[in-house]
Amino acid sequence: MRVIAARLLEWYDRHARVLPWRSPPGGAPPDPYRVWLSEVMLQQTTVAAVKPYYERFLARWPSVEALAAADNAELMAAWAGLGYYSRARNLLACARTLVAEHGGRFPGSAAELRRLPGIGDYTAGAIAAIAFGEPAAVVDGNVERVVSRLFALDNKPAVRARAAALTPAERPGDHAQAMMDLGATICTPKRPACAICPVRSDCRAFALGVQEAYPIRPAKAARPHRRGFAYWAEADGHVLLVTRPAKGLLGGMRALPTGAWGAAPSLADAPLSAEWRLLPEPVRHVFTHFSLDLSVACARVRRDEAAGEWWPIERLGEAGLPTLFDKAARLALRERMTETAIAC
DNA sequence: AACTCGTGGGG
DNA sequence: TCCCCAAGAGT
Repeated sequence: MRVIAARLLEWYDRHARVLPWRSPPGGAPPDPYRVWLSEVMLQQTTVAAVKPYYERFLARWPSVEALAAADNAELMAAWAGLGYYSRARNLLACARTLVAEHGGRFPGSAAELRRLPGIGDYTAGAIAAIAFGEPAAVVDGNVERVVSRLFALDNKPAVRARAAALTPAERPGDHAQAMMDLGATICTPKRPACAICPVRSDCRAFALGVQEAYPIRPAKAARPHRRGFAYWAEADGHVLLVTRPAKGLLGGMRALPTGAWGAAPSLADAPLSAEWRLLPEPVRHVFTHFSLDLSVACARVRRDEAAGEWWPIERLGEAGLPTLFDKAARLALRERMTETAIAC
């Protein structure tokens, strides 16, 4: 076990990825705020997608105090496009808790971090290890894959126990990041690069020639298909936007008004009565657990009669629409020029 | 414990 | 085109 951790650290010293939120291998621990911000953004999200968001957030809100004082709508708009929007709400709740109850400081142990909003087992361990040097268990998807292959393990509790036993007292943060870098660049889900792996000689799955059989994945659930309407109500250079309820899909985000989505949606739930014209092609969008054909109904209306926010169309980019509604808005703007909409 | 919750890139 | 999946958390 010690040998594996040592080989891994030696490899990390030479091959660590350079990332904006990271200290170099063996360097001083990074600012806990930066570690936390990056870890939350990286939950189920690729490094490439996170980078520009991380840079923008750090420039706009450089400290916990600054973030705690952020305007809710501005923060949600800044998160738009990154997905899993409850993370943004929890980020703000966590910052405010830290300022109100912890003097604006991050607690230094995984156990305490774990109690904060949006910080689960993984993120608590990652912050504790990387920013505070605690030899905490850090088990993300990469670590699960690496450890399950190293020891040919077929269940999560066993993987977690082995990962904990593998964690060294020295440089636990670099160890965690080394495991993740190995998983991201060499011990990949498909066609792992075992030929250049620093711990190939310690790997049971490699010895058995069954690397790609690990980790064992549960069967994929079928993805249902739904249909629905979104409404582009335009008046005097403005479009009607709503803020979606805090909980649920795209919660707390600005959006075009919609009805209920399902097998047989109807235009009966429009935000106001108007001569709606349906755009010829729907927006196709795929969420994790369902796919959606969103038809866009357009109308020119009077500006007085609807509940919502009349947003200037030329500044729509600042509204912070999530990707689905950004697609719908772009389609509406394109099609209204060509007059191909169908009266309904 | 099983579901819910986004998005974009790669094979 | 379709499927996979990426530094998970909350309920």
